[in-house]
Amino acid sequence: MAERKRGTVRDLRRDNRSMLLWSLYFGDPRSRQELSLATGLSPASVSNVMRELIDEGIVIEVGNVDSDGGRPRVLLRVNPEYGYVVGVDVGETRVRVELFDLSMTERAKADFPLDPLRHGAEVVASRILAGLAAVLAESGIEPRSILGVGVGVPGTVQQTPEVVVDSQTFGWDMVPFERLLREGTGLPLLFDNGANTMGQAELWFGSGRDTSNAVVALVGSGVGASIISNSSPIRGSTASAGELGHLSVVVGGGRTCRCGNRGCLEAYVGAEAIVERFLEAGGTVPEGADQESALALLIYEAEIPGSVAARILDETVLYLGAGIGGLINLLNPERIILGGWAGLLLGDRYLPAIQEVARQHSLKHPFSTTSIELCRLGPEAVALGAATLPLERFLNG
Amino acid sequence: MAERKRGTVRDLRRDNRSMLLWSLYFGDPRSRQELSLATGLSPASVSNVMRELIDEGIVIEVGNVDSDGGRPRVLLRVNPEYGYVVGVDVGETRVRVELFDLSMTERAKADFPLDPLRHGAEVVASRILAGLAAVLAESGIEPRSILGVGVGVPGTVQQTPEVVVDSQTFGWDMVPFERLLREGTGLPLLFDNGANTMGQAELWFGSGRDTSNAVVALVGSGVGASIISNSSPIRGSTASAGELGHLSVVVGGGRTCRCGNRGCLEAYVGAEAIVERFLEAGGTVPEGADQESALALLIYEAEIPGSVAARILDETVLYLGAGIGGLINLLNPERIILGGWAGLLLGDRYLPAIQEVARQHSLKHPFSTTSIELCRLGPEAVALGAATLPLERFLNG
DNA sequence: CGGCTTATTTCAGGACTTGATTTAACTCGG
DNA sequence: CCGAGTTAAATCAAGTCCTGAAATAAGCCG
Repeated sequence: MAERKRGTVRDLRRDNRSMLLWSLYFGDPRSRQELSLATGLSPASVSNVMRELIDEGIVIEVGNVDSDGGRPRVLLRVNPEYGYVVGVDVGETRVRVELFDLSMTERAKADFPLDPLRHGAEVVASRILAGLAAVLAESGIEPRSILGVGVGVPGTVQQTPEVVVDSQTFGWDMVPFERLLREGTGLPLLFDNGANTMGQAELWFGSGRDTSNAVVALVGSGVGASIISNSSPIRGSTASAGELGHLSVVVGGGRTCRCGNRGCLEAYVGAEAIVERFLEAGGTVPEGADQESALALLIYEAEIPGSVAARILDETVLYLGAGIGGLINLLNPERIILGGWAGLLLGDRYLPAIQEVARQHSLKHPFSTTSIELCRLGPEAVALGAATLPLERFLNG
Repeated sequence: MAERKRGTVRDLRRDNRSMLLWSLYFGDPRSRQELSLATGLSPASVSNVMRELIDEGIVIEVGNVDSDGGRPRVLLRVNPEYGYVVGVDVGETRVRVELFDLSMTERAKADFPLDPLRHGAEVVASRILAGLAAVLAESGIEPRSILGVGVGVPGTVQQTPEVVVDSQTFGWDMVPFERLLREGTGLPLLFDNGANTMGQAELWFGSGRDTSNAVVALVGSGVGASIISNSSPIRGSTASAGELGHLSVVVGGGRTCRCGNRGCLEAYVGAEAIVERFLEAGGTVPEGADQESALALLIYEAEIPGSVAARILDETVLYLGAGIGGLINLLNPERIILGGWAGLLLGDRYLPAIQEVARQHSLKHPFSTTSIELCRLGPEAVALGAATLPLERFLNG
């Protein structure tokens, strides 16, 4: 019902230029002719736009493929050295800053620990700025060639004129995070929820390539999701869509979730809940073990049929599969991508079982056209995905 | 990741023209100047496009509002008589065909019963064609001014080059429904699932006006939904998104649903299931009563505190509210619109209770920004919504 | 080396949008 | 009843952009 905003003949050029850039960025080096075919633009226009892009240094010619009799095609590609993008992963225990060139090859990385008790926005902001300085120094890249900085935060991001962040994990409420960072840098800043940036990374460079309808389900300590429909993420009216963890899977009862409700998916499938259920059922984990090693151990123990661990994990698989089945029914995605550290741990061992449960909990037709896969990009993907924010901005012109 | 398809300077005009048409169609009559303001296009362009539209008879001038000293503005509006659209509602027991002018005022209507045992696609197609002839005759409108025919079918619609329909209720499997109708008419044909057309009607003309993120939940004998994100419906990869009814709300148990699984939302909330549960719990309904009157009676009986009916309906409200809560968490819509004949029956009496349960089953923030309302348009909306399909095509040019 | 083939570039033409400038259509005060 | 004042719409002269056709470039092959 809303209408795309266009208007002048100049916007047209910007759009065509952007279309060509996208096409060139994703996909092998191509000749002008092939680009013309791929985008539907006339060869003349492709030629014009490409001259522009080459003059600006954004696109470069890389070799030419000789045909059998005829002028050889000149292959073009986006110049990976034209500019650089920075991705920031704000985690619970550390801030990670990574610098990539345009081909998303990592050029520098910096980690700064966060005191778990001091999550003040100023502290986090100063860590990010320090990280930024560190990667710039390490890579020797001048700030002027940085196209932008993307920041993935553990909370919801309100894209108001000046970005405001709410974070339950950090106890942030309407924090003007953009302003805080703005004081320390003049670079373009972009923000999104960490789960979303991870989803975007997976969508662009991982298991979600060439997919336009997908759900990336992230199972860590809690459970989140990033829903992509028509190649763009669904954010909802206040940017908090994707709260898969608090879907009710046991209505009118069930375990109490940390959100206060009962019967949430997260109360069964989140790593925290899994370990808790294991302990309640009489299992034990080594003293002082963190969640990650506890879960790994649990999965190891579950190899023994009939063990407590096996029972707990079977149940976990049941709930997770049911949740995925629900997503399939509701959204009919082409692909479900399971990620997050706990998701990968579980998926490595139980993916077939999860698929089977999902099948049982979804309709035949949508299930048969959905593939359920694991993330390909590990947890570092948050920073990579954050870096796609400025990349996207760049590709759109 | 995909890029809008644009290209030539002519597409630009088409887009601007379309933008102006949309703006003019939704909203009061406006002057060129106001349109320029509203769309961001220059007054000159608005003038040009409007001349075109007026010449073609699509837009007409309606009065002019005099200002205090100065040339009066000429108010423009879309000419409701420029063309007509037809909406077809293919229900389980009848085919309804309605003809509207561009202001969506009904001009003619025809109902043809369907033998519940004979749902062959040829039969349905012939009924539609008969209905088409009937509304044309009744209204006296010549076929050439019909902009198109939208058909809402009870099943999933594959928008392949030639539309193919699967319908569980009719036992259709890959029926080339478009081809069947095409044999009887030369008019443009457009198809969609009936729940979607209803959702679209509600979104354009009902409770969803000026909303771009909404879910229309339809409770009838079964339960479906139409999800709107960013002003456009989510269809999923094979156009079967929105199957809310088969979301698991009782994992690892629960009632058996007609889909074969257990614990589906529909097994608790669909009218069929409600009545069934009532009977199982010892309630009785008059012999030979249809679902609709049975449910109405049940709701009436539930006024007696502690009655079986009250208990069943409380439970129904619980599951429905939980399902809605899940939608809120997952999609963070601005509005949830409850419809369908059973949904309206329930909602009339229980909306506050449903809202309360939804609140309990969703996170605080997304819930607080969502309103849960009833459909405004009754069940006839299916045909109205179907008619919006050609209307949309028309507005897009 | 010259004919042949295919990729790019150049060019003239046509379509658009736009800011500035006119023209149109009223109001109001004297 | 006229003319100044005011606001809306139309017209105009640039300036952009895309496109098909024609020209040019850059190789192959015999």
